[in-house]
Amino acid sequence: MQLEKVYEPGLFEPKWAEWWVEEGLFTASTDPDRPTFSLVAPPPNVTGALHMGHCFEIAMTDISMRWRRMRGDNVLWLPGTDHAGIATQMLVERHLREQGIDRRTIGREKFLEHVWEWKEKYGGTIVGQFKRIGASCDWSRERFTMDPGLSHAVREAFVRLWEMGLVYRGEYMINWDPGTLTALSDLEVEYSQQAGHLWHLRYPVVGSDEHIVVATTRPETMLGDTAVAVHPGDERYKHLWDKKVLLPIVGRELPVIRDEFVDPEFGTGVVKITPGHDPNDFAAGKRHGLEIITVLDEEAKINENGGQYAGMDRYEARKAIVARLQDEGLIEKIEDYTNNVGRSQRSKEVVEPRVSTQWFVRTKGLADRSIEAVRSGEMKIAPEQWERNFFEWMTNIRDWCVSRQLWWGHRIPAFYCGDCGEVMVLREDPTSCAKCGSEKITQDDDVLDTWFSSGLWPFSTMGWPEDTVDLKTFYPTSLLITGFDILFFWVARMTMMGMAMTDKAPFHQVLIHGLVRDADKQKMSKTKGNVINPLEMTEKYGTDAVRFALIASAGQGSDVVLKEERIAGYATFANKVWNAVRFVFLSLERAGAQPWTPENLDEFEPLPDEQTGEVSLVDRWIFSRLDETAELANQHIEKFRYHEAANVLYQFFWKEFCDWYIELKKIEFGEDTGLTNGWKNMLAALERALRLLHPVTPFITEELWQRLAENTAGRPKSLALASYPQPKAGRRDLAAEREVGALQEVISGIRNLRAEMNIPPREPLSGTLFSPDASVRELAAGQAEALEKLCAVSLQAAEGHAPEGRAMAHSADFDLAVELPEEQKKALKGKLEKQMAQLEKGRIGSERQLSNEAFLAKAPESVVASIKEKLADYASQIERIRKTLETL
RNA sequence: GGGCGGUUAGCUCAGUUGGUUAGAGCGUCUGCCUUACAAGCAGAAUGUCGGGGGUUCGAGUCCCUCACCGCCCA
Repeated sequence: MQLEKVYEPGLFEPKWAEWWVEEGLFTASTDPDRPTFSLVAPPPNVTGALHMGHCFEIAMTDISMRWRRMRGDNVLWLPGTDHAGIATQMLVERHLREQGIDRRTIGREKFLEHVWEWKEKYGGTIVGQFKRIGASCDWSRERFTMDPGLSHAVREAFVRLWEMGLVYRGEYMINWDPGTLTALSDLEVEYSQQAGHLWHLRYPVVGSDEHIVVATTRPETMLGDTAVAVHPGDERYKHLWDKKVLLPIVGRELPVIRDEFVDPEFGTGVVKITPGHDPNDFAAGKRHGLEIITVLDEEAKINENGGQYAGMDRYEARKAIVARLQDEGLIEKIEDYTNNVGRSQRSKEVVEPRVSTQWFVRTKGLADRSIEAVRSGEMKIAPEQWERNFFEWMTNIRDWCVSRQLWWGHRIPAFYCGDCGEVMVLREDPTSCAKCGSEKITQDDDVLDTWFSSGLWPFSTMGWPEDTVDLKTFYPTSLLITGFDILFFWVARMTMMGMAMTDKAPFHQVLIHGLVRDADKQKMSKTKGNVINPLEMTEKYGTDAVRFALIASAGQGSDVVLKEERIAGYATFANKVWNAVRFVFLSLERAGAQPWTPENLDEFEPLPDEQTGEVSLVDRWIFSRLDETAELANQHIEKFRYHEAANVLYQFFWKEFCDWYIELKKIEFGEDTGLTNGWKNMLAALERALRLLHPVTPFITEELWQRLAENTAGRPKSLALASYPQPKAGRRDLAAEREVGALQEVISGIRNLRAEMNIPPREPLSGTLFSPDASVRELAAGQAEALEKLCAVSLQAAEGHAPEGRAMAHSADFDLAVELPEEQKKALKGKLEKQMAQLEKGRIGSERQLSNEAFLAKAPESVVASIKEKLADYASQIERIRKTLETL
């Protein structure tokens, strides 16, 4: 039963991680008799690797799941991965390019074979990592967004949206990524400030010597100008209303249009209109019936409409055009200007507004229903502040561009008739046109946005559209835990899709967490090189330490600032737990007894000593403390205050269980005592403590518990299946807590005297414990051994307060008089004066409150009473200390 | 420009409905190899709770305002 001297998590963590999965401990049942608790895990990118953000989310989720499971719920935690359309396609393309293969030459089918191959080879990485860090997922229900079932769900959902009139196809201005050659949704564009210029260009007015000046940040798009615009109220340009201007280089005549959207304050108050390359201009063009001229191709190079510039990329063309305009004297001036540039989230290329035909999901109605679901409480969002962000976004939502010009993904089930142009959106591939019967049918080349399939995740993973048992049992899910960074990308879309497909919000509760940042509060990223690798940390300090560090540093909804020292700090906690148990086992062996746990774990009450027939004070105390700790831990976990739960458990185990309980119990340890009731109490308390800690530190607790519970009949096979300790009415033993509290104060008092007066720790002291309280006086005799062991003092008890000048240490409940050498009185004086000053501060505060008429009249009686009591304590102690001081 | 959040000990952060002398971890200082743990034990120091105003008997906590920092959206 010997434990290794030092905590080495690497020796047992992989073993349990594997065993938990092999044994299927976390497989949900469809048993309808138990309350269910379900959660779908946000699917990580299938090509991804574990980072601290995953660890953090898993740690939180795992606490809730393990806790629910230990409380007896039928828990489903459904894991999986998503196919990450753009990211994966880019990755595989790059990989193929390295081998000299271009996807366009091998074609769609062959390319997809390569992607699947890649997925099979590397797709399991992150899943294995999830298992390694102990995520208690139901791996039998693992899903992938491209699974046949989920793909079927995607097709069904798209067709249904079409039938509901919520999906449409049309020519609109979208965000085009010239890097990956696909359209993007608004959310996939990241904006940043970038230094640029504002070019003031002169456009000659036709039939006059005048020219007008337009200001633009993108001179190269002038090739596609089809108008210039002024504000209708702008008097400066009234005379130009019916004129035309001549577009330089191109030679096209442009009308001067009047539109409210022009800001007279910006630049010269005249803007060029390029409906093919600017969203505002596109809208203006629609309003005024302007021609749309596209001058850039899909790679953002000038196309044939750009004449001599055709083939140049947009930045080269800009230089060339500016140079030519300059030569012709058509540049009025060039100003420095900071503009907001949108880049593709994936390729980081500057996004090009581009008019093209795409598929869209009509979001307004679904967004309204989603808002209503949150307002009505059908779906709660915590922390609450995120509800406002959710509403804000849902209210201003725009239609969602869902088509992507990629090959990897769910191909849009839309079919076009080559003869009559009919558009068919169908569950099954057609062989002929429904309208004209032609067999010239082609399927849309595009695939759907990955988030489209992720949006169905909460129910597609459970077998929707089939009416499966899982769906009936676990949907809508109980909880979703995810980061604020995908609130809109994912949560909002799942909510809308849930509404559209199932008429229900997919979650009862959504919990939003923050980001993991480095010591300088920077976002961790590979390019910055500031990532802390979770697996490295896990290897070095253990998963439990990594989890604990993440959990304990995260206030609800707030970001985690993670430093390696912090993880190291929690590894010392694990080491503490390890050594505490190791010591218990060593002592148990010396006592000649085997590890033991009660058969009925939850009903166990501390047993009386065989000799005295009484339950010892410290055993009564630790069970009472366990009860309060259980109460707090349960409350905090239930309310998602994981950091508070972690803290409570940390403090309990270290400060109470180790520093006091084990120290006090040491007195009872002996050779060959056998398994006494005192031992049973201690082992039962330890077992309960391990259960309390398990959701936060699953590995070390499982390892220790397995050793502890080895011989117990009828125990669950894993701690993960044992029950979570619950507080029980009437089990708190406040008398024991008061008495041990006094004992702690006496011991601390003596230690403090020693420290302040430089008395060596083991130099024997003797003295008198004065107290008006009989149970406190009792400690002198009843805990004589403890007092000797913990602070080397022997005390006599005496009633009432100490006679003048006798006391050295004071508390509300007692005076302590210790025989001290004369020369140490000066140090004592300093100590007492300091204590006195603190008490005075309290006394003055209380007196001020109690002399306030309004306070007495308005504050609740209980508050007034407690202040009065406090004041009496202060006054009494101050008086006693004053008397002692007088004699010094 | 619109919205949201933050500012508490040297550092990182807790502080649940307003009610003891505002807490923790790390760090710092002092003393200890005491039948597990020196990754330890014992003891100690440290705060104008960002500034100002208000509500209240009572404010770190509620309201207003200013400053600074961060995030999201346009």
